[in-house]
Amino acid sequence: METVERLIRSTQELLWERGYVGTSPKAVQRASGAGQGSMYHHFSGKAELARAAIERSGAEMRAKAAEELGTEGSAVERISAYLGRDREVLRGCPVGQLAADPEVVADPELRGPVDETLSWLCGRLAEIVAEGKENGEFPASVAPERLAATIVATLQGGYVLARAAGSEEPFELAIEGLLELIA
Amino acid sequence: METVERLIRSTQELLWERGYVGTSPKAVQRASGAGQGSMYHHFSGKAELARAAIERSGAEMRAKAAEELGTEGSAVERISAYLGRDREVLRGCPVGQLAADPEVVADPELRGPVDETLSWLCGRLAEIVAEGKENGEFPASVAPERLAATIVATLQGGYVLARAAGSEEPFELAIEGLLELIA
DNA sequence: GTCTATACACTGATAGAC
DNA sequence: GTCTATCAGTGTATAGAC
Repeated sequence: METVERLIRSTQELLWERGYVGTSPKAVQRASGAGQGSMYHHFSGKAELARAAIERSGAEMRAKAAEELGTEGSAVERISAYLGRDREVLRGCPVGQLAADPEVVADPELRGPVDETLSWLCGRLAEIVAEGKENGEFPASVAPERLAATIVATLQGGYVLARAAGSEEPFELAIEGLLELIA
Repeated sequence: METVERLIRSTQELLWERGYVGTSPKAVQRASGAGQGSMYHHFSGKAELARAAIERSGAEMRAKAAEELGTEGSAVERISAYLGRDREVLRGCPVGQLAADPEVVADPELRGPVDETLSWLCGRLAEIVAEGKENGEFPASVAPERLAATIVATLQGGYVLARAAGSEEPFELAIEGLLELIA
């Protein structure tokens, strides 16, 4: 694999595992096998490298969700399938978790791809809820953007509860509770 | 105010603002006005100080929620009041946000008070949902611990979406969406 | 493109004087 | 209890050779 690619992938892993503040250029170099000079040749510094990594993680997350939400089936079925798919719950969401990091939130270049990813997800879910309304799966009173936000928030918050508890259980409970409300 | 108290309160603020990894003993000293020697006289180090601060923040959060959830009114009214109260959304949850920090999650002494606080909240909400079931506010099919987990997750995830978006709007949407499902 | 050398502030403490 | 001195290690680069 090329150096740039190895740098980006190593940074993705480290951001997921340690957050932005907790990820040092030195750690990226060690993980990727690239030297100091090499890293600074390809990227201006930590922030630019992190931006590339976050954009990549966001793109991967969107691609996966797009696939799961684009299948045949009713709106409720597709939402259930998306919510129920296997996740590394205790590691947290590779993208959403970065929203807890003050340096990410403070830098538009870093917050941007996080925002885009979660906003895209809310928008896509809102489309599906709207389709469900047309098919009579949801009452006319349901507001698609609201329900979509609730779905994404429950997922993101489920990760928080699970990591706090050191157990996947509260994540599962939260998802099941949401599905009971929807179905 | 006594030195210990100033140290704890400054650490609470810094943990909220910067997270555990991003909070240095030196920053705590600056913020509290305590010197190096003073800080290390009262606390063995960063971890012990952080534990005291997290316990304090957790206690404050529980006290506030207990008050709001202990008022007169139906279950749905109390849950709505709790969800709708004013929050500093863009700062995130002072306790829940720490679950994104790998060093907090890895250290039982630090994760403990985070877990206790969120678990207590889930438990208290489950009691209220159970009361609501008895009064016919919720169908018998509702599982209290599941709905409680969904409520807390929506809140915690709402913070995540808001910080990612740099706007309180998705937080509001997620809460409103949840209330529509419940009511 | 990649390497090594250098730099300077900050991190998280410990030691001993007062 | 609080102060100052000291310290080895890390963070985040820049400079210049190869």
